Formats: sequence, C-alpha cells, structure tokens
Amino acid sequence: MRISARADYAVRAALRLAAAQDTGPLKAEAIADCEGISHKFLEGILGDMRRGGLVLSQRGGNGGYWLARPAETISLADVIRCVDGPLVSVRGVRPPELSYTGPAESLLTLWIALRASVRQVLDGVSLADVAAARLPAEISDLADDPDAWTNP
Amino acid sequence: MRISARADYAVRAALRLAAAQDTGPLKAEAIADCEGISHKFLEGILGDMRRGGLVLSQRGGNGGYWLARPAETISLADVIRCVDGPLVSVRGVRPPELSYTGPAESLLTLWIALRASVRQVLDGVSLADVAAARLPAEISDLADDPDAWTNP
DNA sequence: CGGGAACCCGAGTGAACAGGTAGGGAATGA
DNA sequence: TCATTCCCTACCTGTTCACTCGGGTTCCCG
Repeated sequence: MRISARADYAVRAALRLAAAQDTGPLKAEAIADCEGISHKFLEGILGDMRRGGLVLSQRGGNGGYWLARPAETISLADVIRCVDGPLVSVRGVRPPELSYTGPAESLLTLWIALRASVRQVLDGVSLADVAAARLPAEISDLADDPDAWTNP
Repeated sequence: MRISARADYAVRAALRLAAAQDTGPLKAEAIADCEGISHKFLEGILGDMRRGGLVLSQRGGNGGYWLARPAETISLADVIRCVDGPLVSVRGVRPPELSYTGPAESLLTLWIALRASVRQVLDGVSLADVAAARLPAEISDLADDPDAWTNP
C-alpha cells in the first residue's frame, strides 16, 4: 500500500494551485521549483489532471495552470484517482472483481471494508481543507492518537 | 494503493492454516493446489512467515506448516507486514520520515491519518475472525454501506 | 506580424519490482 | 535407506516508476 510519487506530487501541485486560486495561473516550472519536483515530470502529471478535468491551462506568455473548480469541491481522492487510477486494488484488480472460497470467503468483504475506510479519509478531505490546515474532525481525530505517529 | 499478490496469497494461506489449526500441519503444495497459487511461489511466502515468527514448520514425511500462535492473536496486519514490509508508505518511505512546507504543510498529518485508518481495519481483524466469517462490527459496518461495493 | 514564453506530446531509459521458475541441499520419519 | 517435504539461492520475463529529451503548438505582447 504505497502512495506513489505521482500521487504525492499531484496533491502538492494541486495545493499550490488551491493556494493561488485568486491570484491567477501558476506556471509548471514555478511549482516544480518550489516543491523540488522535476519540471518535465510534473508537466506530465498536470497533463493528466487537465485531461481529468481538474485543472485548466493556458499556453503562451503569461499562461499556466489553475483549478477548474473551487478547491472546496475537489477531494484528495479526486486528485489521486486522476493520476494513479483506482484508489485501492488487489493484485491489480478492483475488489468487486474478486472471488474467494473456503476459509477466505469473507476476505472480499474485508478488502471492501479496507477500501471504504481509505475512501472515508481521502474522499472526505478537500484541497481547501489541507491548504488551510483545517482537516475535518474525523480525520484529525485519527492523527491525534500518538500511536498513529509511531512506526510499526 | 495496491494489495500485492504476495499479501493476498499470504493471507489466504494463513487462513487455511487457521482453519486446520487442530488437525495438524498442512503441506505447502496442498495449500497451493486448493488456492490456485504457484507452489514454489507460495513456499517463498511461507518462508517469510516462518522467519517472521508467524508459522512453524517441519520437514520430512508428514511435515508441513502450522500457525505459531492461536489464530485469534494474529491480525491481518501481522501477516501483511511480514511479507510486504510497512503497511503504507509514501514514495517508498514511511510517513514520519517526510516533511512538507507551504500549502502542503498539513499533508503529513493527512498521510498519518490515512495510515491510522488502514491500521484500524487491518490490525483490528484476526485470522480467526475471517476464517469464521465473523468480522468485528466496526469492520462489517464499513462494508455494509452499499456504496462501498460500487466501483468509483 | 514576429518572437519568445509557456504548454503539449511522444518516445526513450535505467532501475526497481512483481510474479513466477529451476534446481538442488538438508532434515525427517517409515 | 529412501521417499517426502521443507529450505535456499539464483534466475528470468514483463511491467511499472520516475524521469529525461527533443521537439511541436498555441498564446500574448510589443
């Protein structure tokens, strides 16, 4: 269960765009510089987000990228799904396509529950929430447990 | 966020062992056959579980594998960590090693919350729970929402 | 209307990983 | 002794990750 570099970069770029929502478009290179991301790599990611309808863009002199919708209406799940496909998969296929028998029979239900729990987090928090450092209560409750910060 | 084949296979094998806990050891080949897994591949996985202290083994005539502890005391997280390393990582590193600045500053908290939520599911359910098809209430509540079964 | 400044696009690349295979060595019980 | 079963190392093939290169296309501005 790894968050890919694409997903991490995409979210960070989207947060920059959210923070600059009213101050006009941002250039890919500017975002890449201050986030420490390869410029060309980020361009590919922003391209995915444009094709996914999350951002708009303009070429030329003072072009750049900006969010297609208000940051309050874009969840982290939207961003991640856009650049990485399905949020959670088992052996590359989405849970509902699986089937188990024998003692593993209710394993499918378990994977579904796992996915639901990931969705609760990622669907429930918007770019605006993170950019303003105001996470919903259910989310910050999870992170408030000191055990959550320990490694194993 | 993919569950690897190793993790899926490891859990299924562990569930077989849980179901056969009182009827003596199971052979790798027998498990592989009835789960439809490559025999040699599964042997590698069982080897990891043995090195991780989850199962014990015996060679020779009627040898095989069995759980090192009662199935009630082994969580799915134990199994998955054993064969796949950390449950969730960002770009290959564990969340606490990350640091963000700017509008992404509270992204770390978010990843921590995500990990906590995954742990709640995977740490909270034991092999015995799944093998007996008796998931804890918090888990089956998550899966009871019909939306949890729809794809995106 | 020219000329940069940006976005846009596809191909390529090295390393890592996923999933699986092969072959043989070491312990066990009959 | 001998079949059985676990144990170990190595290898293999295809895919993905993260990134790079070299342009092409569209835009505003002077």
